[in-house]
Amino acid sequence: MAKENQFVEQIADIDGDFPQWYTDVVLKTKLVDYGPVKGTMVIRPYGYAIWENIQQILNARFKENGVENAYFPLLIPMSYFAKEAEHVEGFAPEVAIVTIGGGEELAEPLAIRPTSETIIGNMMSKWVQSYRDLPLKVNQWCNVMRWEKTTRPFLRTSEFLWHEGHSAFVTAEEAEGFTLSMLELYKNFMENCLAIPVLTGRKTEKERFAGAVATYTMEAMMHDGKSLQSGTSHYFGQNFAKAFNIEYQGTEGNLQTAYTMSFGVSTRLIGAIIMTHGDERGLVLPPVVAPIQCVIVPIAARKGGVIERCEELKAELEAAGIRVTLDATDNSPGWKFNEWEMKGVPVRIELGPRDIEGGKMLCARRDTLEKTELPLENAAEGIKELLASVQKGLLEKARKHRDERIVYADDIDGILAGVENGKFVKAGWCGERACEDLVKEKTSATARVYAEGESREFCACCGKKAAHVIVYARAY
RNA sequence: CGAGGCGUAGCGCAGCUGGUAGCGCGUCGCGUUCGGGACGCGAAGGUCGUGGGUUCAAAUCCCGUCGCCUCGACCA
Repeated sequence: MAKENQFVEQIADIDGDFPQWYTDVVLKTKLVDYGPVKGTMVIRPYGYAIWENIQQILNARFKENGVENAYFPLLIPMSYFAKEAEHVEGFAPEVAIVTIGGGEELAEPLAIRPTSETIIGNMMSKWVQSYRDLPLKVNQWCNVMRWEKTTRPFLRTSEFLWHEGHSAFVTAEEAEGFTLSMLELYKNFMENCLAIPVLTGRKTEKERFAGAVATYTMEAMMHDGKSLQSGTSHYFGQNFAKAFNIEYQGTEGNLQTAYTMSFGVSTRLIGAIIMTHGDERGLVLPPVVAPIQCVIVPIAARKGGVIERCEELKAELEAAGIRVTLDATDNSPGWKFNEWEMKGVPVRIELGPRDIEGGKMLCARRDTLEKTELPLENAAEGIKELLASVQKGLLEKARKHRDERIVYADDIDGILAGVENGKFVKAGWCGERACEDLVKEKTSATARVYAEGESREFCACCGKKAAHVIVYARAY
């Protein structure tokens, strides 16, 4: 027990001090380190490997939807931002600007992209000349910079990695339809790959992307009950197309304006994984994106044949496509158990003389910490099943956690009580901005998303007839 | 950007009524161990965040500055 306490000291208590737990975990598991400039982070190999897995899956799915990858410049002329009034207003406070190049002051300052609607809009205006050029669907994986006041690794940093998909269409229906299907793609990815259940839907006008007609969001509930906006898909109507002259000749030779949209998810998803599945022992990574899916810990490694058998097993699992590591270091088994649990590896195999003799391996799953004996024969099959079971278990657990914390309220006090207890609160809303502002002022909860298909009688704020139901929550 | 806290060895900390830096963990070497953070012996590692001031003397006192954490105002 004394040893158990020694372990617990390494990371803060997840329920006692969640922010500190988060910081401890990301640093101690070597996902990330702080960069020298405020708000910057170094994504270390263990963290970057998660990102690569996310990229790989999403990239394939985007391509299935006709999206092609491209790359646009980091620097954007400041004048581009001015072309879309709401956009410039929304982003101006957090844009970093380059004013000197080659030792000389630039004639026109250059923005370091906070997002690329403007430069891509500009390029699309060149590329879209005929209705035959549509739809145009491009995506880029890149970094963006937003000069944030308060930062936290993965959740909010000055520079972060993301993908941004940008598309242009002939009709509003196609553009809005694609906006929604990309949202659906995201939702499917979140639930089936990251095991994170999300609420999807439209954002209020106050919360929507600067320059969009409609912003659709995925909101995920974190361990502490706060919401994390995990990805967005924006429908722009003709706002950007008009600002950037994305015009083309239609079937009858007439000049038409395109309809555009964009969608993105960022390295924030890594934060979402950490804060959704993590527990008092540290990370819990969903098998689909875990850099290491299975770790083999040899027991009594110096006894004859143990290491050799572990290596054999490793090769067998690798051949079956499992990402596996053999921990042959000199640390004690107990030390390794704790270490790999903190790092969130979904399945651990303990293999010692006893197991080898009995033709078995002791397998521990990270989500429940349950240990089961599996036959060494056809080991890969057993491990694959176990990984699938962990993946499924994580989604169920996260969904249960969330569903138990969605409540309804009929007044501001009810919303306040809910969010103070880490709940998502569904409440009626009249549709007036003043009420939305007041809820935020009184409860520090924001309107995360419209709860589609639900109805409440009265606005929780003013008591007038409710036009919508809103999911309120405190957010990261 | 407002309020609070913290910067001393890789990490966690002590030292803070001024006198030239210490503990635990980790690291390195050798040996014994191995089924939930093992142990012995030996060793390395610090211009005390940084700039200035006070003083014979500053980790310690004073001022500035940078960074980190928490809570608020703004946002993927």
